[in-house]
Amino acid sequence: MSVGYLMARARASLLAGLDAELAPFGLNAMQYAALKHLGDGIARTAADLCRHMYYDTGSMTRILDRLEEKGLVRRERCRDDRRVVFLRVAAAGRAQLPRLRAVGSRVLEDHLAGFNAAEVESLKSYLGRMIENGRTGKS
Amino acid sequence: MSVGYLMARARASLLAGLDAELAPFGLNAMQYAALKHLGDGIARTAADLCRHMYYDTGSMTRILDRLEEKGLVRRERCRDDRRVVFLRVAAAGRAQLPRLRAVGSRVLEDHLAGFNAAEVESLKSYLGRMIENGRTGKS
DNA sequence: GACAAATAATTGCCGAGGCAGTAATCTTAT
DNA sequence: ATAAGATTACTGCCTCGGCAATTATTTGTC
Repeated sequence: MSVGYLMARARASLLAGLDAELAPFGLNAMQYAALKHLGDGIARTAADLCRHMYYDTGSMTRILDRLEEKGLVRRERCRDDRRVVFLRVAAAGRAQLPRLRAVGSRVLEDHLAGFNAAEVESLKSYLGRMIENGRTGKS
Repeated sequence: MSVGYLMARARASLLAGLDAELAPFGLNAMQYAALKHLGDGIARTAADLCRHMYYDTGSMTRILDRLEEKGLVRRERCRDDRRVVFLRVAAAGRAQLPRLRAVGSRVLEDHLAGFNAAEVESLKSYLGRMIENGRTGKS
């Protein structure tokens, strides 16, 4: 089977696994990913999140709406630059994050069962090269 | 970066490349994939296509609607089993397929630029193992 | 300082996929 | 022979992501 189909299926399996395991927490995979980035301090604003996750800004607004509704994230307008809205992990979010991280790690590890460290690195390197080829190449 | 993000981005790049190159033909990646399966004789019915492409039956009906509207595919009710509808590549579809195949192959090859045969096989093997892990494992 | 360009967040819109439900038809079990 | 279950194609419904436009604000240029 072709690389394209295999990638689509592997990604779908990963996503389906994540969504299923996160359902009890009322979150989907993308909501978890955004919350995790905030918790790790990788991003502080919606635009940050979009850049790091290669995600649409409109969709990100809606994801943050859900996280805010659930009380996991707070929005806080910046004083110096009134365009930006800082995102803070709320107390409830901080309380949930360890459990969510455990779920996320387990799903990934399940899919990588039987892989040794060198194989995981090879896989990541191949994927990175494909991304780079797509970024610089014609298509 | 994690395997999950890399897979998502690599797949997105592949899909975006395909969609961009297929746009002049008025097709998207999934429509092309379905047409290709029919042209290759891998599938003869909508249910066949769904099984091979791991795709939802409802969405497949709509994809086939588009392909039929464009005159690339014909639907033909089976006489023996009146539930099934055979799908035939119409003359226009047969005429377009070589060009479409060329586009599809080129996009994939662009993304795999710099890969030797062994590396492609490794990548496919890794993805296959992940799919199998997801199928049998908990998540 | 004024004006153009860039940036941040948001909203509406559209296309696409997954899910559940339906109708028609076939298969299997009793 | 008949009832139960499976299968095929299809339809609505819901959610989600990407795109384009909007508003507010800041930065850069002349």
